Amino acid sequence: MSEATEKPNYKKTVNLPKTQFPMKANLLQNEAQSIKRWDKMGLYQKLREQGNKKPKGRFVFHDGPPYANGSIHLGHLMNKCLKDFVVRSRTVMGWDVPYVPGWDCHGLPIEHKVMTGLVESGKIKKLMDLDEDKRRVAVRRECQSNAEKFQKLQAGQMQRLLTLADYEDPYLTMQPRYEREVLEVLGDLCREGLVYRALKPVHWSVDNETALAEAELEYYDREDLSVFVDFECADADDVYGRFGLTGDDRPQTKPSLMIWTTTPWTLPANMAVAVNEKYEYALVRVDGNITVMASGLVEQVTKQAKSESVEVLATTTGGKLVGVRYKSPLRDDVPPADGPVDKVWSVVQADYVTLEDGTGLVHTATGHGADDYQTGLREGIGVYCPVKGDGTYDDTVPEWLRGMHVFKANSLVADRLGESGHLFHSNKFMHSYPHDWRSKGPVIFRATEQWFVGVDRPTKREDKTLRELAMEQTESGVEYIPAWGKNRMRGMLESRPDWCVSRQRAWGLPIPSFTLPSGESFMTEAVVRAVAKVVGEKGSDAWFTMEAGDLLAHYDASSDSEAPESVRTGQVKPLDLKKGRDILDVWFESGSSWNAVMRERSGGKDFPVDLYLEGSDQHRGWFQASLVASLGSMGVPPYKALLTHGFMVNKDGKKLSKSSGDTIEELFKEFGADVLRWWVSSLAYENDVKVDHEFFKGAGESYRKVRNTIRFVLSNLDGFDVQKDGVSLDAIEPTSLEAWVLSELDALTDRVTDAYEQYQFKTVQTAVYNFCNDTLSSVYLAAVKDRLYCDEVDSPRRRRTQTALYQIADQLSRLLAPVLCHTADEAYRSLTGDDEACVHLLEVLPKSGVKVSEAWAAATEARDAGLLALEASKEQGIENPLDAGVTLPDAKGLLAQLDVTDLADLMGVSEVTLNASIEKPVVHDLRDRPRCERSWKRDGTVRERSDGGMLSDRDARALGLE
RNA sequence: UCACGAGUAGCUCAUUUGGAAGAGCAUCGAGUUGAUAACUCGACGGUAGCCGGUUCAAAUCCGGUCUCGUCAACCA
Repeated sequence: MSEATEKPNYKKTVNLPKTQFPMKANLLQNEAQSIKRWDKMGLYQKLREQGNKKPKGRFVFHDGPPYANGSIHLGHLMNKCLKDFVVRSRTVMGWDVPYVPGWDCHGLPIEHKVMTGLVESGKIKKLMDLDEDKRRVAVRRECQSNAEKFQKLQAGQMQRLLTLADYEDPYLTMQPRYEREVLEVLGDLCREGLVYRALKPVHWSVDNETALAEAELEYYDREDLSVFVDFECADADDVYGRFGLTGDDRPQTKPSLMIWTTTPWTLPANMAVAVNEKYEYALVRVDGNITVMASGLVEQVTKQAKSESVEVLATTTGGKLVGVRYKSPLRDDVPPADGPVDKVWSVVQADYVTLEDGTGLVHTATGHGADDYQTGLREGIGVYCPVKGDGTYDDTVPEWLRGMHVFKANSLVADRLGESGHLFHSNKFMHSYPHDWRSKGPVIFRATEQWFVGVDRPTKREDKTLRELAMEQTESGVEYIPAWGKNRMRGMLESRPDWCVSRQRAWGLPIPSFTLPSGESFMTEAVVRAVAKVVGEKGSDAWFTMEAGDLLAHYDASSDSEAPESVRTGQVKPLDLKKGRDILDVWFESGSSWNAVMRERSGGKDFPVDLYLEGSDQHRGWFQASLVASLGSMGVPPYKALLTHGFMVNKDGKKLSKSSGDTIEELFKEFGADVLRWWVSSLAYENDVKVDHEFFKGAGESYRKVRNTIRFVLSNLDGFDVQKDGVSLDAIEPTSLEAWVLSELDALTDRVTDAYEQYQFKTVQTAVYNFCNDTLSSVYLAAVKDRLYCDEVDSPRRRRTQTALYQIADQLSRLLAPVLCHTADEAYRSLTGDDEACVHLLEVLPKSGVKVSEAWAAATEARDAGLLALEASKEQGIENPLDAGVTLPDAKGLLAQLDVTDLADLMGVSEVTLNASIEKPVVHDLRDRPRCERSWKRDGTVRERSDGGMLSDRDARALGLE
């Protein structure tokens, strides 16, 4: 008889883990199945039906609309995942969280792309034959289908990201009902007296022929020509007098005022020269010419121009120079501005004149600069802008400049000044300069008639300006997460200018203003509301297809006290009016979403919104646009809290370039949505976030760790029926291993739900990962393996363990559901064995409340010490922990309250004994003892049994052997 | 230049009000082969950007400085 054949094969008698839950996630395929399953069951709608039963009520969260153009990118990935974590975590914690996704559909990026396409395909020629309105409608059609196409593409990608939202009924800023509500907000602002039309210099794109908002500018380096120019004084004696020169002291040469500018093309539009009254100015003879500049800059300027002889003849203060009259070096006729002729071409005072650059005398073109405009306004100098929308001069400039593009004019102007002897010095230099975010071309400052929302005009309602209201609410009305957002917002509100809300394009919501036969524009609250009604019914195309009279069908001029007299009295009829040509700034549209989406859809109850969540750039964009619009309209902010996240940068901390890196589609394919979501949950999103392919791999690794841990838990619940086989949680003794692990689970529940509530998803991720990796995989699961495998299937100890495992798997699925929404659902269905089950309809379980003995704190410490001792004993040849026994110190008698088998299993050794009078664990070599052929333990009870095998008492009992 | 933020182990980040510098990953070494494209144990690794101050005690508070990022402004 050979031993090998006689010995029973105990492996078959061991309860080895078994599960359908695979190690390989195969997310690419399985996530697609999950999406189908959730769609089929109508998950979003089901949750809304549960809504009124939710214990914590409604949490109103509002999606900021991404632009409906192109594929989603990494920035969207982070933004949309964070938003989904909010929606799903609030849901799983007992709130009802309706969530309407939105898209920003109007605007230049789409129109620009469409126009480019029309030019390339040659279709543009046909359009040019149409009249203005028809052409615009045709372009708008193209834009609309373009926006629809990308909205659908992005919606699909967002769903592929497993985000939960009302994709059946999203909001699009081009929907008629949305447009109507935007106009209602505009009407509110008119009511408050905040909307006005004015000639004002604005950032102007010459490529796209439109005004641009701050948010539509990008800064690039640009080489420009800077020139020092002498403006000849009109009355030499007057100037010399101001410098205190008398009689013979006065030079024969006529004096000039030296100005410096980096935009020579604005010189034909010069209206004044500004000085600062507090500085000292010098009359200087430079290489034979007499000129004036700030004393403090004489050396710098003449050095730069390599002047050979420099002599200061006299000095005076800036204040004394105010009123000096001069001649334009470029033109003889006074520019035809909208102000008095006698104000043009004299020296004025301005605080913003500094001695950092230039000459201390500032060329002022009221139609081409914000400061210049303000100065002109104060001094009563007219605004003059001889530049047309396409960037060329009109006919009011000297003949040699007419029709020329301003950027070409730069060098020509300099040449001309050189020839006439007015150019003192010129040089090229690099500086960053604003550019059109779409065309990437440089922008200019150009005075145009625009519609504005005034931030420094008092509202009729509370007699406070929007700036005051915004500052107040920023200070105390809105919660900022993280807190520094408040400072950012405050800084931006302090310095923001009036809001230019008009654009001269086709693809947008028309501003419902009208022009009288006299040429005057007007727009009143009643006009806006009348048009809003039409737009709500027919869409904003109606503006282009309908006549003024029809658009104003709901307008009663006689009762509109704000209307011009001629309209109110019926002298001018709606039929006589011409429609305005401007459309609204898209930021005004998205900035009205709180009204067009949240108030409109909820009948008012979802306003103000609990939370807005966007990237930190939106302090200038959507956050601010929404705040200003809502304060004007409602007098309160549209949101109670603002959560901001940083931007994606590459692994060197540099700005992410759009062309490099992985596309979303590649990422889905390689990693799957759950891994991407897991990665997002690991981010310290309040700062800038580094992205690299390696980081996704890392997220994949830790995802697999969590997945495998859950898999192992599930695999030990094979055949376990929690109803039938589970033990009551109340019956779990505080000294049992299960009491310990369930108390750890309770702690995890607290930590995770707290973190979710504070939007600390990283904390959630770390806590769950550590629980799986440490509490479960390394400690608890390692300890209970023996009893799960080797105890009698039905033993109370094994059933108690399985009860804990079930509780763990159940709760982990729920805690993870907001982040790993596919995997958590997969695990939950595997756990319950019910393929129709869905974890997303459930909430986090209440804590088990199991009481745990204090001895467990001592036990985990003892375990650490024991493992170190075991490591040391490897040198003595005890390499397998089951070959060892350990005597643990137990001075306080705490460990004595516990089961020594539990302690042994915690360290994976065969036996633990306790000793109150030792300090450090002692390892015993048990290799002489017989080894149980089933459990491989050397626990001292192993002997030959009736089947001929060497078994411990426990294993013999499990097999029904003596 | 302005505002806001960030500099802690090779990498990603914790260290909540000042109280013995901690994880994970990576690297290296070992165990296990009944979670096996899995699991366990251990080791290595830091002058907390730099300088100064307050304090019994500073990653933490204060002042200065350097670097990086975002936003804005570089205008005349």
